[in-house]
Amino acid sequence: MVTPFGLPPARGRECCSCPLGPGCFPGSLEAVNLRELEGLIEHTAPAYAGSFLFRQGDRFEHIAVIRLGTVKTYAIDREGREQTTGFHMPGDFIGLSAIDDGRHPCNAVALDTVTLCRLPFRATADLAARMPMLQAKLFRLMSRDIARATRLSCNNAADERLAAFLIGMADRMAAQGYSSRRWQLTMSRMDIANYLRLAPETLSRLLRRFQAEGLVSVDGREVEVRGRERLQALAALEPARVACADQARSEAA
Amino acid sequence: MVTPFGLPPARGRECCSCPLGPGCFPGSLEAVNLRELEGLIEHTAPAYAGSFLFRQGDRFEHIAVIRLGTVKTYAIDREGREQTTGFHMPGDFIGLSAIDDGRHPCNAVALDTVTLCRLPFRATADLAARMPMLQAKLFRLMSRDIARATRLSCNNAADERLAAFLIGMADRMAAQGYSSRRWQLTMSRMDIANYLRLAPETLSRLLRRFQAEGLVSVDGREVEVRGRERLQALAALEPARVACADQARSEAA
DNA sequence: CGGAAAGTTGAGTGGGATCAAGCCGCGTGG
DNA sequence: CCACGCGGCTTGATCCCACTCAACTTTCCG
Repeated sequence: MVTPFGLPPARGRECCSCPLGPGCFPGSLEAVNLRELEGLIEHTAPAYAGSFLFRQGDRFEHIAVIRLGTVKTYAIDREGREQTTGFHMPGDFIGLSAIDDGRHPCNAVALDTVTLCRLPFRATADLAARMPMLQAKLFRLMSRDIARATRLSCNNAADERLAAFLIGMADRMAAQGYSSRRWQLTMSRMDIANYLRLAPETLSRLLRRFQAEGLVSVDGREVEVRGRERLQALAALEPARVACADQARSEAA
Repeated sequence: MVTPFGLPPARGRECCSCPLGPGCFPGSLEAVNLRELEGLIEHTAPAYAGSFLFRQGDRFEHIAVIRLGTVKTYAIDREGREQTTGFHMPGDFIGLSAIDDGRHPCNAVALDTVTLCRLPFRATADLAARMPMLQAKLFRLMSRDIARATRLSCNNAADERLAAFLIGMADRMAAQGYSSRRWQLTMSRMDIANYLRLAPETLSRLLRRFQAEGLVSVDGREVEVRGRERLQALAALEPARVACADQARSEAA
């Protein structure tokens, strides 16, 4: 069970104790603040596949942590075209992109049965001012989303993007305690294709090629990773680790 | 002159008073906190074209506000390919993507003479806990970067991306008090092409086409926007504003 | 003035989109 | 039970946009 702030579930009750992902608060926590945080959490009824968690243009009030299920976020441009901007899984936060202008810039829809914890953002920010760990966690979360979105916009070649997607899924499944070798996709081919900026036909052919090359084995929504290393090599996802990067900060060209 | 937190320059001195962009703190400010904020600001010597502000892999210590000049950020993947991830201008913050893992995921290089204010992040975050406006500003800044990076990863067609780039530049020039109709590019064609995920040749041809269609007039690095409306229409940049978006939050499929 | 880098132009190629058809799983209803 | 229809997915054929390669021009800077 994913608890919103990575704390072990509160002793004595099975309910979510705190909304920010495993290993968030490694040190000691002031019990008072923690209880305050718990008090902010709004438990919502499960959302079923196809239901919207928020819509593009909605006023922003809450951020939310996914506890169970998969959420797809997508934007619709003024031509009416849909663009999937992300798949979100347990432990992920959604809604962070709406803080700035107070309106959600995208739709969030449940792909399967989703339960989440909602946190009124204003109150959470107020609490963060008194709870350094919480503030730091929020900064890190948002920073990670910036870096992730930036990486996504790079990966140019189709096969690299697909490889990055598969590796990313594998790692996220592992983070949830599932097998990183074999798992079940919760999204359709069309969703994946759209997310990777590919035509569904192209994705289908790519998957077939990956399978022929022994990288993966795909049957419907069942995926098995066979060539993790080669797949990871294909995904130029991770930026190159630069050796001796701590040298001179500034130098003339 | 851009002051880091949008305050008018401190009376009596021309130096930067506060590092977060125009209109940041609309309400009253506690003078004590403000002075503390000013105390955190590190004034650095101007960086000249080609010099690095930070490098991929560098330890993250500071965020920085650009006061003058243009900064290019780019990542290098493990194939050695360069990918420009953004152009940053006065008032913009750089370094926010590094908070999460404590290392910069990209290089930042000055395209012309750049002056910036550096803020030790740890201390700034501590102060933010006592200065709600500052904390809110940081959240908004990061949120905006998430939304921006997400939008960038969409815009698929080459001409749409170029149009979005031009409109974005025009608006940012206007925000700095320059003409939004006619201005000077600070980055090379190669940089722009790389940013837009195009070959330099393709960009050259596209610009020529835009010029033939009367959208812009380009001469070297001098740009004049002639068809703002058509350009804006081409750039599917802004997501469609959804009417009556405040309806039911959740609905079954 | 000369060399190098940046930018433009032209010709040819290829990767991914598009168009079109077929397959398959599934629910519905006769 | 099967016929039917629908949507998701795959396969094939063709097309086109953007990339590549190559040559040339311009600009920059010594």
